[in-house]
Amino acid sequence: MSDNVTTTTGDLPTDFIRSIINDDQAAGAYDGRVVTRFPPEPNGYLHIGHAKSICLNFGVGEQYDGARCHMRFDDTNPTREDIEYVESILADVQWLGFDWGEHLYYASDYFEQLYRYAEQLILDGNAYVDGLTADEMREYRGTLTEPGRESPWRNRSTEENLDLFRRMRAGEFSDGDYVLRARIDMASPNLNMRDPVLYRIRHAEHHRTGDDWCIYPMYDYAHSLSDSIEGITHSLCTLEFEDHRPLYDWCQEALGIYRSRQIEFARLNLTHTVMSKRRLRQLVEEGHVNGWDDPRMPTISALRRRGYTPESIRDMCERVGVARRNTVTELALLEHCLREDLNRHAPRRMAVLHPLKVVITNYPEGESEEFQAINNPEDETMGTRGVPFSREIYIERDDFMEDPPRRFYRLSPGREVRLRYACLITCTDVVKDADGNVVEVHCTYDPDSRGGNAPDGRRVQGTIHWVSAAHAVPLEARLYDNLFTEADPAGSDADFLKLINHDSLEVVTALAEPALASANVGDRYQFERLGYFCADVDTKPGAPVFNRTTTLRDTWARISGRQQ
RNA sequence: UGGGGAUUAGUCUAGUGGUAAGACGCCUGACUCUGGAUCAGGUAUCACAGGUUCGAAUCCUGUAUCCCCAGCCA
Repeated sequence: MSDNVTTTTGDLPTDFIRSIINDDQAAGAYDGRVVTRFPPEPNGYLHIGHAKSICLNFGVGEQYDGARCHMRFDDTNPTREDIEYVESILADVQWLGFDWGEHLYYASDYFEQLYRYAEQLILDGNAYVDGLTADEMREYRGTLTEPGRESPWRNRSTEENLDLFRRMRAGEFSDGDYVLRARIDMASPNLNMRDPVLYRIRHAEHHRTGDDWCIYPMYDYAHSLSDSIEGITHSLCTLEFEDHRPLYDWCQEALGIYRSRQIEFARLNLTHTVMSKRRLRQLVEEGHVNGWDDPRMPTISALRRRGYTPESIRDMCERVGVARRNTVTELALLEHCLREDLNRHAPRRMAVLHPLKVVITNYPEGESEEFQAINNPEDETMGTRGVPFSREIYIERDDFMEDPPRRFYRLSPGREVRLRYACLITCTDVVKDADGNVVEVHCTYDPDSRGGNAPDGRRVQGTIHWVSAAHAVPLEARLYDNLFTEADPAGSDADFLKLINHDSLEVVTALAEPALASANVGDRYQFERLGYFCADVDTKPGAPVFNRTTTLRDTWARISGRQQ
């Protein structure tokens, strides 16, 4: 079997990139090594789009025998980068469950070597120092349809170039006075090859190298050489860098150094959110959300805070696959992965978001008892817990209708339903306020149905959740919905800010069973029949705050919506 | 009007000449002390037009549409 390569591949996904790697392995390319890298610039927070790249790069790094993935910061622009971002990025990658081992690198660690390579390019006649201003350079560059013109400084002597470049490094010039450019082809139809800038002067303090440097390498140059220095075999990046590949190759070729291969894939886009750094920053800075980790944001830190599990995010990335066409994945897929994970692992609790008082008129006043509730029907090892019950309880407002439509089988006058894990109750009376709003419901319970079933075997259609009024603990519940009303806000003709969903957050005081009072930050539960909730960092002792991570699938909502 | 990519169901993704696969979504139904979960079934002729072939999503030709590129950002 020719496709029997030496990998640890089980039923892992195959995609065009892994196919290429498999072929390389079969052909013995790169001495059988597989080395990838995840190379973020530390100038912002990681988002779900980055997760795809992380899963791909680290996934490949784990998949093949002896393979690895380097964590490398592309920190070549000191004016926008910060150590704060380095730390958050590292934490997010770790939280997602990936490990770079010893292989944590920074492009800034290579500055000296990158500089020496630049001198070599000058010596070989492959680079020159240009004195054109930024505006002039733009003019000389030409357009998409017209070739560029060569800079008057393009043919300086090697000695002069070397002298100028050394003086650039020495700090003799101001920002913008000079740049180092590759000498390639001003007539190239690929604009990236029209003598691209390799180094620019920036008198700025770098978060790692301080003021050691006042010249900084550009992305194309630094990235290509960093990959080469680290012996990266497959350099995986997104589609927009496709036009840069000739330059990526040129840098390594011109210097005669180790050759890495760049392969591009389509980035992840998700419906009902935006992914560009610019838009995310705008949402934060203009106060449309409460910071980078606002649970409505698509950042990793926000998803974590909202209650998403790393497993669900990785699962989604795997299911989406890797290909070369621009796509927008439905948020529903991520939600599905989340529900699948949490359904198996999250303990169940009862809480009422919008309480309606129910008095069980035939239950003795001042008394209470405890019913046993199953913590997770999907996993009996999670055991049971006691839930207190008494004469007055709260149920969800939506679970009562005085004049119910067809197919509504919850509580209404004369109707019997089951209180989950407790007993059967029948509605006998409705109490209204002066405006005709239902403020209280009276019921009787069947004492023989304790535990949830009637001995005569009669069935009820509905089972609803509840909490005992006397034992209920209040908690703040933050109910989130999509941040945007449209599937593709960035792709819309309208300004994306106009598509913000103004009902994306509803805060309510819920009433919950006592077991929820002691929740710790980060604890995840399923609130029965409502959704999955996660204790927020704002939780204080005795004052729990829960984020609704996602709702449960709601068949009734669909039916009732259709009936209207 | 330059160059580089892409085009398979509502959404992702597989298929690389032998008669369209999987997942999500949606629709039906079963079951159910979460209208949850679970289970069963349904849901496309492969952008279009020609051509080659016994046979094409797969090969050829042409057309259309969409995305990216003119930072001393990455």
